[in-house]
Amino acid sequence: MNDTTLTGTPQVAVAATSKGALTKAMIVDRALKIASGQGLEGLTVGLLAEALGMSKSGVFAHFGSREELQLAVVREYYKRFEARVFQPALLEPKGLARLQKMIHLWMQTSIQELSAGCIFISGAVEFDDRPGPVRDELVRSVQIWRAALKRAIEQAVEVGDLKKDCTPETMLFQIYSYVQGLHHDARFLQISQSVDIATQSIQQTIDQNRSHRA
Amino acid sequence: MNDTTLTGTPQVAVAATSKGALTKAMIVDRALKIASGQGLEGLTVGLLAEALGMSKSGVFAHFGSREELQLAVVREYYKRFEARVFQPALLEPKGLARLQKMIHLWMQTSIQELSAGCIFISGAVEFDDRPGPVRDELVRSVQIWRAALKRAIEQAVEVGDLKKDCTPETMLFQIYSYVQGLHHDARFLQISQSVDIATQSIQQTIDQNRSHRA
DNA sequence: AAAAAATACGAACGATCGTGCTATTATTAA
DNA sequence: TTAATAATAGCACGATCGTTCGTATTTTTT
Repeated sequence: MNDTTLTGTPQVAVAATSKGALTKAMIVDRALKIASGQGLEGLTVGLLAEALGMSKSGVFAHFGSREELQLAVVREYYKRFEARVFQPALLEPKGLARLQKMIHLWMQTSIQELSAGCIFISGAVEFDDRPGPVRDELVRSVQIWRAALKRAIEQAVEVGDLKKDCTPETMLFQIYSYVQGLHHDARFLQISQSVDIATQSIQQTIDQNRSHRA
Repeated sequence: MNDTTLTGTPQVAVAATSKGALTKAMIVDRALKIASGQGLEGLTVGLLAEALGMSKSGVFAHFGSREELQLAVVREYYKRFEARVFQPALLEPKGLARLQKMIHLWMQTSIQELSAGCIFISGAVEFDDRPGPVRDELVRSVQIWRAALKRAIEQAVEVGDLKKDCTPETMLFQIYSYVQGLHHDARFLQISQSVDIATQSIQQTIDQNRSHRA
């Protein structure tokens, strides 16, 4: 094994059963980094193998197909997103507190990712016209996250933090659009203050739908 | 020449000087259609040639490089966008009328494109990490359009249609984000009512910044 | 320690990519 | 109508793509 390139532990806390599972985790970890920058379509077996100091066939054998590699990347990204954004927010009480915690963690993650790119956003563009398992998995992941956000909004209405007549679908659309806009403006147009504008716009949407008490 | 595939006039009104310029216009027209669906990176010389019933080299000779072909597509897309959205809006008087005309034409175009895709949006994701002439041309086009939008907002402030303390950068961010959100939700998530939600959200942003007279 | 199973490598495959050349058409100018 | 020019096709190139296969090496199990 090539020590120079494969040194170090993978960023993932993996239940290291066999050696194969461990190196597979390292492969997926590296693949995730590449896919974040070049997109899922730009993720190539040869490139990945070179980045890992492994042979193409050695990398390939862990997945059996390129599509399965892409799927592994999408699943891993979702897993990390869930651990970093979903679950910590559930510690907050139902209502505005939880919703804002979700959004805050999401934004924090997004800002960190700005130099690499979010595969939910890039994947949505890459696969919006390309049917298949990868697209399905992407849609599934995004929809789970959006359902969680919508649920949090609805609970905030039930609890009385948000106005009775607010439409969760519209709030969801606006907030999700702003995060997309942040990626666009920061990564593509390189507008430095877009983090502030996006944050402020999200807060504005929340404030508009806040109920008038306290 | 293959009659079955090259029949019909190109959708572009082209000043047909030589025959070469005419077929080149037809090539770009077809290339634009392909790039709208598969993205600028998915636009391949072989695929394009096949779609036109021409030889690869025959198509290629018109551009000299793939990059030049991509550039031609971006320029053509910009040209059409300008003709369909920019210029007609200038017929409206400065102020809210012109701004709303711009947005209306933009939305109309976007809705038409929903089944194909906007290369300003897909290109932004494809080339946000890929330096080069194509990225530069994309950025240039988008920035011109955004500058025009911002200018229209500022004029609406000057004229008194929009509030004195409204920040054009924020309005621009919100409106542009909503159009992105529309593409995302309609194309990727296939949410049918996203046109209504996006339209309504844009109107909401405008209303929030409208001055209180008449 | 030996046997079995898992893992990685190297070489090669067919396909497709962008891109040159050369020859043959088709168009334009004289 | 003929000469000059532009446009297209055909073929081939090196590179890279995903993928397969046989073999050597490691890891795990017995």
